[in-house]
Amino acid sequence: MRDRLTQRQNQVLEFIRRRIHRDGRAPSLQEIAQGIGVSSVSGVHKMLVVLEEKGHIRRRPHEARSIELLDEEEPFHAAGELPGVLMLKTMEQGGRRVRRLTSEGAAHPLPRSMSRAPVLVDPSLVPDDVDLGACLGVVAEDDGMSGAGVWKGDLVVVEEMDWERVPDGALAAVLFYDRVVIRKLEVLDGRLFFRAADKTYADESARSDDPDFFVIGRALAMMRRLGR
Amino acid sequence: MRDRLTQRQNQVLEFIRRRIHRDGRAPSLQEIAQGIGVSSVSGVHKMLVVLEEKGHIRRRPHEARSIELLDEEEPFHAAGELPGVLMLKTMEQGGRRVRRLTSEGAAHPLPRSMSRAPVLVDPSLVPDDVDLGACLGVVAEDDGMSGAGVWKGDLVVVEEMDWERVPDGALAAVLFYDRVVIRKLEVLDGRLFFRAADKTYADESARSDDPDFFVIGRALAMMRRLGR
DNA sequence: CGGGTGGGCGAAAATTTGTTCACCTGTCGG
DNA sequence: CCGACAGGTGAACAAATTTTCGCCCACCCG
Repeated sequence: MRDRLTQRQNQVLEFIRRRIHRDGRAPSLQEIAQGIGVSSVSGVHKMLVVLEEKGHIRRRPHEARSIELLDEEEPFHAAGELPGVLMLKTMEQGGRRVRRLTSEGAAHPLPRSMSRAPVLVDPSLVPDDVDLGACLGVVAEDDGMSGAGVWKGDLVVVEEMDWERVPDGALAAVLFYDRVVIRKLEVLDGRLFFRAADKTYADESARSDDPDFFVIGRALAMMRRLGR
Repeated sequence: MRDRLTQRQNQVLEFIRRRIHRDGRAPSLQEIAQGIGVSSVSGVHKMLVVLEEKGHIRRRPHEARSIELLDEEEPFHAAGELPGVLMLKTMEQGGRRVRRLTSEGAAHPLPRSMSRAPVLVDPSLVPDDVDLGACLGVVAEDDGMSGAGVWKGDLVVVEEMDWERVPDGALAAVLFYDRVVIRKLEVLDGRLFFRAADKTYADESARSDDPDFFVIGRALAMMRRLGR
């Protein structure tokens, strides 16, 4: 139902997503134009029409800042609405200690990407020297690494670690603003580069202390349901 | 700090409160006028100015539907000292209250647990009605389904079943001569069709009793190590 | 009485934002 | 080479809302 997007369209959508997350309301066309670096709102308008046709957003005609996102889906776990504070928890499961990011308490439309139930991970899926107790499962929230075989909705096993410890060029789980995504992490001159493997997603970079880009850890393995 | 209100002012405030609660956004002046039964927006405007002076609301000049209530109790609970990588914080930004994920109080090292266990498949990876005891893991031995996201070398969870029981069009694990591969299985006139999802692999077909093409079962899920 | 305050009316002006139009520039697959 | 498509530009226009202005009325209080 939802069509594939171009890189530019992804950029626009991502910009809108972040503004809604940051401000609690959608940006105006002017703000989008400025945010993505075009001087005319009509270009933005055109792209919004396309995004709406492709089923990613909905708008109410003539109404200011009325963009709504329609992408919110829960591909992996049909988790209930438990948005809120994210915390890392250690729990016992099948005689094994696992850590999970969980959400507790009340709040708002925030991260919905963390599967709540512990996920069993076969040790053969990760290298021998990895501490499974330091691993957690996250759901990839975009298709930025579809070129590397990680799709939106896939459950990714992540070994939690600081960005300094992630080997250069390895896949990492990253919290981009409020979305968990997988990217190839490279470090140049203390600056972090997040490389997408899909042409329709742009590479990004940030200073290592940028709070909007938080490296959760190294991606070790992935799993996915097949069929529908 | 907050001044006492007249009856009319309370009525306006209450109306605004309800609309924000109901619609998720503040009403326009027109809507307020209509809602409280006056015919001119300027009267409403005047009262809003008073409400703002008295510290009950805040507005951003010239901005539609920008009324914010100030006498609300903290609606989201303040994130305390939660042990974890991420937390949700309420902060001031551009004169507006927003919630953001921060990485304060970042990750701490975790207890090591080195448990070894037999092969594990998380139940959430397969439909509820599947008997995990009837499942087995196979390794895809070619890239014929790479277009469907299953790569050579991936571990595929298969529910063992006869070809008749595999839903038409579903992914199946198939023993082609001596190689285990994944294909989309279709049945036409009692004849089995094995559709590849990669253009570089040809579709094949066989009679259902052909000993060279044996359907192992339905493919339910897959997992893969990431990185080298 | 006289004035301050709270409320109202209607209309016009000002702002912000969304929509449309005409035209131009690349890219990409027949 | 052609034509569709994604993007861009600037300008004009339309729609939704806020702001301002002038004038009115009813209370309440010293």
